Amino acid sequence: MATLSDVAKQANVSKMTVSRVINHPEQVRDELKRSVFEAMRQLDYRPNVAAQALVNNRTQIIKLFILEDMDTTEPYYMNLLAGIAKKLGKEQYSLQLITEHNFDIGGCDGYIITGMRHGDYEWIRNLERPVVLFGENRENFDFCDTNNQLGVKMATDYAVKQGYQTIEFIGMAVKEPFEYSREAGYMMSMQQHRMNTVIHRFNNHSHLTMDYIQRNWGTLHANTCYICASDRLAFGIEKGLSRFSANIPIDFGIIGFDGVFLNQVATPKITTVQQPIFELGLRCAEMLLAKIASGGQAQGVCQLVPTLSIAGSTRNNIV
Amino acid sequence: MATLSDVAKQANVSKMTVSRVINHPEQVRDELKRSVFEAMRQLDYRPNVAAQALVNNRTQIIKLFILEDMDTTEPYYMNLLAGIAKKLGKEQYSLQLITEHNFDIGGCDGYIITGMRHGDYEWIRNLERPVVLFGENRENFDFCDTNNQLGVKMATDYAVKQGYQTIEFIGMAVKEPFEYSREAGYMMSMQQHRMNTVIHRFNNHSHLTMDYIQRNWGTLHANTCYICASDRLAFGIEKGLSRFSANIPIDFGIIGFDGVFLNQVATPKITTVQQPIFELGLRCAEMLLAKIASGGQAQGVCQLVPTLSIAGSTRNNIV
DNA sequence: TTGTACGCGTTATCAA
DNA sequence: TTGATAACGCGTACAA
Repeated sequence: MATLSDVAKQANVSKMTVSRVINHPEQVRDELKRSVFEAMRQLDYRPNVAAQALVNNRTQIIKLFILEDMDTTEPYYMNLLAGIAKKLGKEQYSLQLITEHNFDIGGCDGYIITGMRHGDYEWIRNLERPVVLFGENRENFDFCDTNNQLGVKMATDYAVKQGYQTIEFIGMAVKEPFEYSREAGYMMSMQQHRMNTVIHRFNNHSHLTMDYIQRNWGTLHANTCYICASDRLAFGIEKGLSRFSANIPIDFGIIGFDGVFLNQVATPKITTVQQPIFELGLRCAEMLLAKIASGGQAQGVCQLVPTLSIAGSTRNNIV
Repeated sequence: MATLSDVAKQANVSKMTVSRVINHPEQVRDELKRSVFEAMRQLDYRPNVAAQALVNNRTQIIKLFILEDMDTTEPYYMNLLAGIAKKLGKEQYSLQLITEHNFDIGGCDGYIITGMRHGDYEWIRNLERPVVLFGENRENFDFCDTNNQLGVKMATDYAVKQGYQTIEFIGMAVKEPFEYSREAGYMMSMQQHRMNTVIHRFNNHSHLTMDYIQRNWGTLHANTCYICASDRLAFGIEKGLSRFSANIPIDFGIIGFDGVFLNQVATPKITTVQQPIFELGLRCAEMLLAKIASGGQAQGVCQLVPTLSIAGSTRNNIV
């Protein structure tokens, strides 16, 4: 592999000129710059990341903590990871993945953390390197997330437009900001339309919502749309309704949230609030690298607007 | 962060002695070793990975290529990744993830590649660093994988034991070794039991097998078990049969392959060949690091035995 | 604007 | 068995 010195020789300059062409190009004459670039091209020069890291007192490593049990979540994280990886790769950073299976060891330049719950914020606050969270929080950490409230508001507005007379929210039984925001989106839309609100909450398993439908089938009335806080919950609702050959989407509408995987196996496919997970991964990484470069300055939040992906589980009258 | 020199001072020895305690402990007197360890403990010494990488002419980076479209695969890769990450973290390696979204850049010490198809082997062969594949292949690459043949054989044997009179294989329509092996496992079991074989093949989408059942319901006969090459295919079969209120598992049995995620939302849960994905990730990484350490020597293959996870989609008579 | 000297933390080599 | 020295590739400080 070619080094700085090799390029310097080839271009008849000193190492430092080559280094400057890379890091402070404004300090070098255009003529020299050209011949240095030419030499770099000829030798296919790539900076040695380890040497850069050593001299800059950095590691070029980002740690990604996934605090949730991955087996019970949609394949959500793989897309996030792909987004993160794209940015990191471009900037010559690499990744260490920390899960329940392996504990932390060694240094890094910064952290991306996701799946955190209440009790986690304390130790996260004590980390000595820049942190960006993936997931809404109200503890003043920089974060990226879907705009949860807006997403559910869009979903609820759509259900209203489609003329469902009863619109109920199927929430997740967790006391976390993302859930509060999703419920708030539902409440806001319902208030605007002066409709009555009903919120049920379940742990995030499809069989729980399926059971719910089966136990309460007798009391359900047609022309209802269920706005669900996850595709899992939505999937269970659909399955329960299908058991009674309910007329979806005419008598019952279903809207989910996530739009990652589950939908590929649902019949009919579920209308869902589609999160831009890959893009969010990118943004997380960008935010973190910017934070590192700036010496740890707060970067604020990045909330991307999801899209409502319309499918067969809701009426689709042109309005 | 404490360095070698700090530890050396604290222990009243030279840097080299400390370095040797780490890398060639047999060359150091026990007494010195003890005081060096004590100093390392006191100062919470951690080797500087960048410096090690620089002097050893390595990068401490492994690249993971996922050549498949992740959105259409089960959340399979996250478990693989967790396994890989565990081993890499322990050995102070970090990861770069290469997918369809980002192209390769910069150096590394070795590759783990998965999701490859026919045409990929040529460029893989030309890589200049050690490679381990995750996925059976017949091109002489080192690899880790489930023992696909044995897994399906176990599944088929079980179906036979449960007394299903007709046992059909629902395969994936791909010309890849893992599929050949799974079909071979079915064939082998059927031959041993002198039963007639039927193999259908579909692209790996649940709606295709669901459609198949719906179109052919009239011609199906009870007492049949479907051995499927993936949980997706199995999921579609179950869904199709459910449409006709078929009696599962009495009249129809279903066995899938993978056991990752899909099963959490199936009713009844599907009996499946459970792959030890996390463990396989570990092994992949171990194999690759061993290969790197040995200067690139072939490591052979590692085929782990899956377990048959028995659930409600097959009869369960004590035999 | 360009070049020289030095140091980052570690390991291999060779001498003691 | 242990220590001094040089080297890995790069960037900063300073000198020219």
